[in-house]
Amino acid sequence: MSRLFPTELELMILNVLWQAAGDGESPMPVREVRQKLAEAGRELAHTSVITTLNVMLDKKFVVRTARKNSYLFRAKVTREAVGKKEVGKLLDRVFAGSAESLMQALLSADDIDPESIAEMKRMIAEASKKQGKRK
Amino acid sequence: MSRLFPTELELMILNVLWQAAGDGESPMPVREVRQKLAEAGRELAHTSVITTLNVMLDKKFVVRTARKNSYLFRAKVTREAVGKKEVGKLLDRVFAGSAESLMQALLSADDIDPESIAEMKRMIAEASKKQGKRK
DNA sequence: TTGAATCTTCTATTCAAATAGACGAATTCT
DNA sequence: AGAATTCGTCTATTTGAATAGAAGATTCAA
Repeated sequence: MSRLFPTELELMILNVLWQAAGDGESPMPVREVRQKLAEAGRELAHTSVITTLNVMLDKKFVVRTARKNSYLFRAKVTREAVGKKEVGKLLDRVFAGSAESLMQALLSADDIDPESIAEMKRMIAEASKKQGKRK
Repeated sequence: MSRLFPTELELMILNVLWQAAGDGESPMPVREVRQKLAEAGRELAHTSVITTLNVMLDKKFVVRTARKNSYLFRAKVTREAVGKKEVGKLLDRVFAGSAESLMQALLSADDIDPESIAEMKRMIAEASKKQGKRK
């Protein structure tokens, strides 16, 4: 069975791959993944990155395509999917399942800028609207 | 230096202690902490619980008071404080710092009931209001 | 075409979290 | 008081994530 949650390093790698996908550099060679990790402050040996990518491959977090004598990797799981699960976990782990508490923490977490607040307001309104449907 | 974040087991223990505090069973003997953990599905040897509580004591996550030949423990850090830090971490780890994205994940996370949505709406409005202060 | 560079696989090693046994001290029971 | 129980300290052991070296295969460059 595949583990549900990525480890910390796996998450860093997913971030690199998600970012890359957004920038149209999608299937990415190991060398570049390593490069990006280094830029993010995580300096690892080339083999360490490969090893981790292989684990992630096994867990179905990424897919790879052969090329020359190497592989290109890209994320298979989306940031949204992982985010949703992680939020669910955080809800259990820390907030005893209270979405409001998490919300409060989010609002107090950092100096969130007014634009974010406005946007969140909009999102809530939206969610509130399509809340009419009973189960 | 004290580690900023509790480990998973430490967090489970904090949850037990936070819960206990809410129920007025506050300074709690190890035996009962162990009992609650077992009820939550985590069956550990008595010494394992003690060992972990001692680590937490060192990290300043809990405090203890002597009693007879034993100790009573209670949480020193609040759920809110830990929650705030954990949310901050999640923001970095998964959402590239986007509070809106986390918000979206929260809204889609589970079938949140209408009351929660309404409450969150209120909270946002509140936050929005006291947003007037520039830095 | 052969030596250098690149890349993977396989196999450890390291490190921190989790777990708990052995032992001894304090408390309680009869 | 003596035996049984309760509890903490100290000291491992286990486990999984993180890390990377050795060795072999493929590609490239002169």
